[in-house]
Amino acid sequence: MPKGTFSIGELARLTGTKVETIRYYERIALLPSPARTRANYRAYADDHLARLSFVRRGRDLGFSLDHVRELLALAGERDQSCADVDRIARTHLTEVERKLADLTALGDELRQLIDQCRHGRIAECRIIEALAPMPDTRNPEAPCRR
Amino acid sequence: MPKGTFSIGELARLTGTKVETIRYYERIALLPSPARTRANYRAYADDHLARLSFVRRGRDLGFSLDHVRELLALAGERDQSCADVDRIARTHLTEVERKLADLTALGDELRQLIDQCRHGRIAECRIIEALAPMPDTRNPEAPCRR
DNA sequence: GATAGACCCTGTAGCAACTACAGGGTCAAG
DNA sequence: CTTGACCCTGTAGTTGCTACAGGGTCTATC
Repeated sequence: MPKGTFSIGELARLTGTKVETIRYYERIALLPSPARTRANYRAYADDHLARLSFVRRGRDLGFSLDHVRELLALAGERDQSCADVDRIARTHLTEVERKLADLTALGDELRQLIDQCRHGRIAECRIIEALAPMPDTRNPEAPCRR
Repeated sequence: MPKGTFSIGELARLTGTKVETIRYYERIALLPSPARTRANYRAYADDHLARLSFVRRGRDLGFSLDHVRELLALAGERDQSCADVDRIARTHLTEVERKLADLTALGDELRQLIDQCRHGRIAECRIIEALAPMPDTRNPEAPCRR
């Protein structure tokens, strides 16, 4: 490697990214194609490291690759208003909060089912019952709510 | 349709599933292939309805298709202990709780960033700063924590 | 009996965001 | 001079659907 540059493996270690993921990011043009050594090895410089770090941090925060792409573009426009950044972040937060509500409800329901399990035979298992409302078992008139 | 059977569209309506999804479930052998009419239309009976309802309920509870498959198999073994059912449900709940913790942390972090946004220029945007730790801006000695 | 519209069929490709090969080339150490 | 770690390209797999394209069928109406 020419000095001041690093190989894809080194970049991977520096950013906690898999080598294949870096190549994938390059393929979808999220990262620019780096210079190549005579052996056709990718030779990355500091700006690649900065950009990939940005991407990873964005991913860690749960942004989609498309959002990361937008945020990257905005990050370059240092004199513009950050209204768009704010909007993207708020949109994402809303989405996160929706998922959170869904997951919370799910967890509650699962916990309830598990609590009711008396560890007997499957025929009496509350968990299975919850999945398979069988009108001929135990409670013939129960309405089939969903 | 022969009486006592219904078409894929009817089954879809009865279970709140898309037609394509039902065909997909059949392709991956999650649902058995139904009988066919002379016109080669799928003709479903009540047991298909029960099985698909089970699958959908399992999916609503967030189980993977593989878990649903296992649960379906277990549901047939009415005299066996429900230990495996319990185990699958607990495994799933653990996973849900892990995701919940992750999402909660994420939401907190996002909320904090958004709160700190002063709606100025991008150069001073806290959100962008959080994504792109730029050592030459404002805080040269800040450790780069992740 | 023609025709419109709703339904059904198969097969394939697309989505997100990677991940995992297969089948090769390169390079430094011992 | 060989071993092992690294790199290359290209393609296919993952999960759980969803969306066509390009046909066939059925029912009602004119």
